[in-house]
Amino acid sequence: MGRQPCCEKVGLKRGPWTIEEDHKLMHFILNNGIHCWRTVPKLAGLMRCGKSCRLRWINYLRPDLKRGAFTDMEENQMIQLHSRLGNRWSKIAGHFPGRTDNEIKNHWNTRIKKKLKQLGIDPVTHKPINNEHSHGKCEEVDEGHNLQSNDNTEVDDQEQSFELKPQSTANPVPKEILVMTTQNSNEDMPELDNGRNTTNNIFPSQEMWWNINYDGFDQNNNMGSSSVDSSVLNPSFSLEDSSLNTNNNYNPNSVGECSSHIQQQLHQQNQQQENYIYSQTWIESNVDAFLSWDGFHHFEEVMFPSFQKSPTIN
DNA sequence: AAGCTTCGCAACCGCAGCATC
DNA sequence: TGATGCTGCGGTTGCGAAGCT
Repeated sequence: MGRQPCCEKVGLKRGPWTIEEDHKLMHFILNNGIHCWRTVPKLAGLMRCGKSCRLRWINYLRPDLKRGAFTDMEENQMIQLHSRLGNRWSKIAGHFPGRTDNEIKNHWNTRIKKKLKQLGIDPVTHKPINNEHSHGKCEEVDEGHNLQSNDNTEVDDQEQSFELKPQSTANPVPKEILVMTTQNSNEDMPELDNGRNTTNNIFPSQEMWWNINYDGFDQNNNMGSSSVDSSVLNPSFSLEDSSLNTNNNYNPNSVGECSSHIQQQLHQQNQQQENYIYSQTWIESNVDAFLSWDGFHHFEEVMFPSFQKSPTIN
């Protein structure tokens, strides 16, 4: 007798999530928290398995997700971490607040691998590729050395001697970048202070936004690398109607704003065009800095249905 | 413009680890 | 102490977008 499947697969929906499903899941989690993923879809009214809900939340809906391209600094740090940790993506992701293991894994496989190969570095062993044996055989090298350096389970906290040495020495990677610590990660959002004001400005109504307070975040909004998993995966939400914040100040303890109440605010359509223009401008200039819950994709569709798909603004 | 190929990413799958009974 | 259930992880797949011919 084998293991039972994680869920009753018959009749369950698969494939890409719809906006409605996202809203249902988000609304449910924000109101109820996460106790048991298996029960989440039933209680939330979703025809998905719990595993799928979990994945969707972690990789896409979590309010503290950081979106946007990886910076050079992040890439270098990723290479450094990979040389120490191997393909343990969740551990690597723990050093990048707001990034998911899936995102990092994808980025590694699609970008960094190629980048390293172009530099003549084996992305698995992090050592220079021996040209005699590797000409045009990078893939074979990959598979042949699969996880060769990754099976050391004791390397987590060890600083192995690793230095990125591109064959082309024109632009060697400064060592200070390679040994960058996770504390620097928040430097990727240097505009936070500025963003506070503009963040508030683009929101048609203060009361539509809820602040989400997580345990595990300190006042500077830093997530310790060791606390990422527990705080994110077992969030303790403190739902707080932000209208109670009588001023418009950004709450530094809130990790993100979500749009669970968006639909209740649709009557404010008289502000749509103005806000749309403002938000478009703001998003374009601040998207990397914003606590980028990707609901902005849907944000436009829900908030400004009559202006979807990049209206021409003269 | 149409067809083909490549790329990037979201989502799925199966397994391992851990907790509970 | 083994069976069972749930969660998390890493590998893989599928599909849409972008690029190329």
